[in-house]
Amino acid sequence: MKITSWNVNSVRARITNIKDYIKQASPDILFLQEIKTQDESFPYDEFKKIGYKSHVFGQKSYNGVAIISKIEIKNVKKDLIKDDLNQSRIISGEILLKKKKINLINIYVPNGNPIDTDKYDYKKKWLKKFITTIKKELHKNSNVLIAGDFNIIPEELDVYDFKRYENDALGKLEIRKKFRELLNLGFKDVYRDKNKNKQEYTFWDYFAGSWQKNYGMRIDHFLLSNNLLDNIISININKDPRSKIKPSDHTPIELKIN
DNA sequence: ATGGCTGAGCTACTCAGA
Repeated sequence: MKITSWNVNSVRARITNIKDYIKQASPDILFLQEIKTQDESFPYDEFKKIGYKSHVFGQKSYNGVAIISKIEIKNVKKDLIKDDLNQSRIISGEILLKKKKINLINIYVPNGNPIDTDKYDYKKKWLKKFITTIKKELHKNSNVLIAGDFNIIPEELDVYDFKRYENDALGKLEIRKKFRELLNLGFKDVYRDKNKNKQEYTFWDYFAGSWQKNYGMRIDHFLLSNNLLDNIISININKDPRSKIKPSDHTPIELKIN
Protein backbone atom coordinates (compact mmCIF):
# COMPACT_ATOMS: atom_id res chain seq x y z
CA MET A 1 0.00 0.00 0.00
CA LYS A 2 1.27 3.44 -0.96
CA ILE A 3 0.34 6.49 1.10
CA THR A 4 1.34 9.96 -0.08
CA SER A 5 1.39 13.28 1.74
CA TRP A 6 1.43 16.48 -0.30
CA ASN A 7 0.88 20.15 0.48
CA VAL A 8 -0.67 21.15 -2.85
CA ASN A 9 -1.11 24.92 -2.20
CA SER A 10 -4.72 25.03 -3.51
CA VAL A 11 -6.45 21.87 -4.75
CA ARG A 12 -8.32 23.79 -7.45
CA ALA A 13 -5.30 25.63 -8.86
CA ARG A 14 -3.38 22.33 -8.78
CA ILE A 15 -5.98 19.85 -10.03
CA THR A 16 -4.16 19.00 -13.29
CA ASN A 17 -0.84 18.50 -11.50
CA ILE A 18 -2.50 16.34 -8.86
CA LYS A 19 -4.22 14.13 -11.44
CA ASP A 20 -0.95 13.82 -13.38
CA TYR A 21 0.78 12.76 -10.17
CA ILE A 22 -1.92 10.20 -9.40
CA LYS A 23 -1.59 8.69 -12.90
CA GLN A 24 2.17 8.42 -12.53
CA ALA A 25 2.43 7.34 -8.87
CA SER A 26 -0.92 5.69 -8.24
CA PRO A 27 -1.09 6.13 -4.45
CA ASP A 28 -3.76 4.17 -2.57
CA ILE A 29 -4.26 7.05 -0.17
CA LEU A 30 -3.37 10.71 -0.65
CA PHE A 31 -3.16 13.19 2.25
CA LEU A 32 -3.59 16.74 1.00
CA GLN A 33 -2.79 19.96 2.87
CA GLU A 34 -3.52 23.60 2.05
CA ILE A 35 -6.46 22.79 -0.19
CA LYS A 36 -7.55 26.44 0.26
CA THR A 37 -11.22 25.82 -0.41
CA GLN A 38 -14.50 25.12 1.31
CA ASP A 39 -15.98 21.62 1.28
CA GLU A 40 -18.66 22.61 -1.25
CA SER A 41 -16.04 23.76 -3.79
CA PHE A 42 -13.79 20.71 -3.45
CA PRO A 43 -13.36 18.82 -6.77
CA TYR A 44 -14.94 15.58 -5.47
CA ASP A 45 -16.01 14.49 -8.98
CA GLU A 46 -12.53 14.86 -10.48
CA PHE A 47 -11.21 12.35 -7.96
CA LYS A 48 -14.28 10.13 -8.08
CA LYS A 49 -13.82 9.72 -11.87
CA ILE A 50 -10.36 8.23 -11.30
CA GLY A 51 -11.44 5.96 -8.47
CA TYR A 52 -10.89 7.96 -5.29
CA LYS A 53 -13.29 8.92 -2.53
CA SER A 54 -12.63 12.28 -0.86
CA HIS A 55 -12.89 13.13 2.83
CA VAL A 56 -12.59 16.88 3.19
CA PHE A 57 -12.10 19.38 6.02
CA GLY A 58 -12.08 22.60 4.02
CA GLN A 59 -11.83 26.29 4.77
CA LYS A 60 -12.35 29.35 2.60
CA SER A 61 -9.09 30.76 1.12
CA TYR A 62 -6.69 29.29 3.66
CA ASN A 63 -5.53 25.98 5.11
CA GLY A 64 -7.81 22.95 4.67
CA VAL A 65 -6.91 19.24 4.62
CA ALA A 66 -8.30 16.19 2.86
CA ILE A 67 -7.81 12.43 2.59
CA ILE A 68 -8.59 10.89 -0.79
CA SER A 69 -8.48 7.14 -1.06
CA LYS A 70 -9.01 4.10 -3.27
CA ILE A 71 -9.72 1.99 -0.19
CA GLU A 72 -12.32 2.46 2.50
CA ILE A 73 -11.53 4.96 5.24
CA LYS A 74 -13.59 4.50 8.41
CA ASN A 75 -14.37 6.72 11.35
CA VAL A 76 -13.29 10.00 9.74
CA LYS A 77 -12.80 12.77 12.30
CA LYS A 78 -12.18 16.50 11.93
CA ASP A 79 -12.36 17.46 15.59
CA LEU A 80 -9.32 15.80 17.16
CA ILE A 81 -8.16 19.29 18.15
CA LYS A 82 -10.24 22.20 19.39
CA ASP A 83 -8.54 24.81 17.21
CA ASP A 84 -8.28 28.23 18.90
CA LEU A 85 -8.80 30.01 15.57
CA ASN A 86 -11.23 27.45 14.07
CA GLN A 87 -8.78 26.66 11.27
CA SER A 88 -9.02 23.41 9.31
CA ARG A 89 -5.72 21.66 9.99
CA ILE A 90 -6.37 18.03 10.97
CA ILE A 91 -8.37 15.11 9.58
CA SER A 92 -8.10 11.47 10.63
CA GLY A 93 -9.51 8.08 9.70
CA GLU A 94 -8.94 4.35 10.05
CA ILE A 95 -7.88 1.60 7.69
CA LEU A 96 -7.34 -2.11 8.11
CA LEU A 97 -3.90 -3.44 7.16
CA LYS A 98 -3.33 -7.17 7.62
CA LYS A 99 -6.10 -7.19 10.27
CA LYS A 100 -4.41 -4.29 12.11
CA LYS A 101 -6.53 -1.19 12.59
CA ILE A 102 -4.37 1.83 11.83
CA ASN A 103 -5.20 5.38 12.87
CA LEU A 104 -4.24 7.74 10.01
CA ILE A 105 -3.77 11.40 10.95
CA ASN A 106 -3.24 14.13 8.36
CA ILE A 107 -2.01 17.51 9.66
CA TYR A 108 -1.15 20.99 8.49
CA VAL A 109 0.72 22.64 11.36
CA PRO A 110 0.57 26.47 11.57
CA ASN A 111 3.55 28.24 10.01
CA GLY A 112 4.16 30.51 13.02
CA ASN A 113 6.01 33.39 11.38
CA PRO A 114 6.75 36.11 12.28
CA ILE A 115 8.00 34.85 15.64
CA ASP A 116 7.27 38.07 17.56
CA THR A 117 3.53 37.84 16.87
CA ASP A 118 0.53 35.85 18.07
CA LYS A 119 1.02 33.59 15.04
CA TYR A 120 4.00 32.03 16.77
CA ASP A 121 2.04 31.54 20.01
CA TYR A 122 -0.73 29.90 18.00
CA LYS A 123 1.78 27.44 16.51
CA LYS A 124 3.20 26.55 19.94
CA LYS A 125 -0.26 26.10 21.44
CA TRP A 126 -1.39 24.05 18.44
CA LEU A 127 1.59 21.71 18.77
CA LYS A 128 1.02 21.38 22.52
CA LYS A 129 -2.61 20.41 21.94
CA PHE A 130 -1.58 18.04 19.17
CA ILE A 131 0.87 16.20 21.44
CA THR A 132 -1.83 15.86 24.12
CA THR A 133 -4.23 14.54 21.47
CA ILE A 134 -1.72 11.98 20.20
CA LYS A 135 -1.10 10.67 23.73
CA LYS A 136 -4.84 10.05 24.05
CA GLU A 137 -5.07 8.45 20.61
CA LEU A 138 -2.20 6.09 21.46
CA HIS A 139 -4.13 4.86 24.50
CA LYS A 140 -7.07 3.96 22.27
CA ASN A 141 -5.03 2.41 19.45
CA SER A 142 -1.25 2.08 19.44
CA ASN A 143 -1.12 1.78 15.63
CA VAL A 144 -0.73 5.40 14.53
CA LEU A 145 0.47 7.02 11.31
CA ILE A 146 0.88 10.80 11.28
CA ALA A 147 1.76 12.60 8.06
CA GLY A 148 1.54 16.08 6.68
CA ASP A 149 3.13 19.50 6.51
CA PHE A 150 4.64 19.92 9.98
CA ASN A 151 6.28 23.28 9.25
CA ILE A 152 9.21 22.01 11.34
CA ILE A 153 12.83 21.60 10.21
CA PRO A 154 13.82 18.72 12.50
CA GLU A 155 17.63 19.02 12.32
CA GLU A 156 20.31 21.22 10.80
CA LEU A 157 20.80 19.01 7.76
CA ASP A 158 17.11 19.38 6.89
CA VAL A 159 17.58 22.84 5.39
CA TYR A 160 20.01 24.33 2.84
CA ASP A 161 21.30 26.97 5.29
CA PHE A 162 20.42 26.38 8.91
CA LYS A 163 21.74 29.73 10.14
CA ARG A 164 18.94 31.47 8.24
CA TYR A 165 16.32 29.40 10.02
CA GLU A 166 17.58 28.93 13.55
CA ASN A 167 15.58 31.99 14.64
CA ASP A 168 12.60 31.25 12.38
CA ALA A 169 9.33 29.61 13.39
CA LEU A 170 10.31 26.53 11.35
CA GLY A 171 13.75 26.07 12.83
CA LYS A 172 13.68 27.46 16.37
CA LEU A 173 14.88 25.02 19.00
CA GLU A 174 11.66 25.17 21.04
CA ILE A 175 9.71 24.13 17.93
CA ARG A 176 12.18 21.38 17.02
CA LYS A 177 11.82 20.17 20.63
CA LYS A 178 8.09 19.71 20.03
CA PHE A 179 8.96 17.41 17.15
CA ARG A 180 11.31 15.43 19.39
CA GLU A 181 8.60 15.30 22.06
CA LEU A 182 6.31 13.67 19.52
CA LEU A 183 8.98 11.13 18.56
CA ASN A 184 9.52 10.37 22.24
CA LEU A 185 5.89 9.25 22.52
CA GLY A 186 6.98 6.26 20.44
CA PHE A 187 7.33 7.33 16.80
CA LYS A 188 9.98 7.32 14.13
CA ASP A 189 10.55 10.05 11.54
CA VAL A 190 10.46 7.41 8.81
CA TYR A 191 12.45 9.35 6.20
CA ARG A 192 15.29 10.13 8.62
CA ASP A 193 15.21 6.63 10.11
CA LYS A 194 15.78 5.12 6.66
CA ASN A 195 18.20 7.83 5.45
CA LYS A 196 20.57 8.64 8.29
CA ASN A 197 22.65 11.39 6.64
CA LYS A 198 20.88 12.09 3.36
CA GLN A 199 20.04 15.72 2.56
CA GLU A 200 16.75 15.90 0.68
CA TYR A 201 13.97 18.46 0.80
CA THR A 202 10.18 18.57 0.41
CA PHE A 203 9.75 22.34 -0.03
CA TRP A 204 11.40 25.04 -2.17
CA ASP A 205 10.31 28.70 -2.25
CA TYR A 206 8.75 29.98 -5.45
CA PHE A 207 11.07 32.97 -5.69
CA ALA A 208 14.75 33.62 -6.20
CA GLY A 209 15.26 30.41 -8.15
CA SER A 210 15.15 28.33 -4.96
CA TRP A 211 14.20 25.16 -6.83
CA GLN A 212 16.98 25.56 -9.41
CA LYS A 213 19.55 26.25 -6.66
CA ASN A 214 18.14 23.50 -4.44
CA TYR A 215 17.54 25.99 -1.62
CA GLY A 216 14.97 23.80 0.11
CA MET A 217 13.93 22.31 3.41
CA ARG A 218 12.46 19.06 4.73
CA ILE A 219 9.27 20.00 6.54
CA ASP A 220 6.79 17.34 5.32
CA HIS A 221 7.05 14.17 7.35
CA PHE A 222 5.76 10.67 7.99
CA LEU A 223 5.74 9.59 11.64
CA LEU A 224 4.99 5.96 12.31
CA SER A 225 4.41 4.40 15.74
CA ASN A 226 7.21 2.03 16.66
CA ASN A 227 5.01 -1.08 16.54
CA LEU A 228 4.38 -0.45 12.81
CA LEU A 229 8.02 -0.13 11.75
CA ASP A 230 8.14 -3.74 10.56
CA ASN A 231 5.42 -2.88 8.03
CA ILE A 232 7.60 -0.34 6.18
CA ILE A 233 8.70 -1.20 2.65
CA SER A 234 10.13 2.15 1.60
CA ILE A 235 9.90 5.93 1.91
CA ASN A 236 10.53 8.31 -0.96
CA ILE A 237 10.51 12.04 -1.64
CA ASN A 238 9.18 12.36 -5.19
CA LYS A 239 10.72 15.54 -6.61
CA ASP A 240 9.13 15.20 -10.05
CA PRO A 241 5.94 17.22 -9.34
CA ARG A 242 8.01 20.20 -8.14
CA SER A 243 9.68 20.37 -11.57
CA LYS A 244 6.42 20.68 -13.51
CA ILE A 245 4.62 23.76 -14.88
CA LYS A 246 2.58 25.61 -12.24
CA PRO A 247 3.82 23.45 -9.36
CA SER A 248 3.04 23.54 -5.67
CA ASP A 249 6.00 24.80 -3.64
CA HIS A 250 5.95 21.41 -1.83
CA THR A 251 6.56 18.01 -3.39
CA PRO A 252 4.97 14.66 -2.39
CA ILE A 253 6.48 12.27 0.15
CA GLU A 254 5.48 8.64 -0.32
CA LEU A 255 5.40 5.75 2.15
CA LYS A 256 4.97 2.11 1.16
CA ILE A 257 3.79 -0.30 3.85
CA ASN A 258 2.48 -3.84 3.84
C1' DA B 1 17.38 37.85 0.59
C1' DT B 2 11.84 39.12 6.45
C1' DG B 3 9.87 38.92 0.79
C1' DG B 4 12.44 39.15 -5.18
C1' DC B 5 6.63 34.44 -6.18
C1' DT B 6 1.93 32.39 -5.91
C1' DG B 7 -3.10 31.75 -4.68
C1' DA B 8 -7.80 33.33 -2.91
C1' DG B 9 -11.12 36.67 -2.96
C1' DC B 10 -12.20 39.94 -5.71
C1' DT B 11 -11.91 42.99 -9.54
C1' DA B 12 -7.53 46.78 -6.31
C1' DC B 13 -5.45 45.19 -3.24
C1' DT B 14 -4.62 42.68 1.10
C1' DC B 15 -3.49 38.50 3.59
C1' DA B 16 -0.88 34.42 3.92
C1' DG B 17 2.72 31.32 3.02
C1' DA B 18 8.00 29.60 4.89
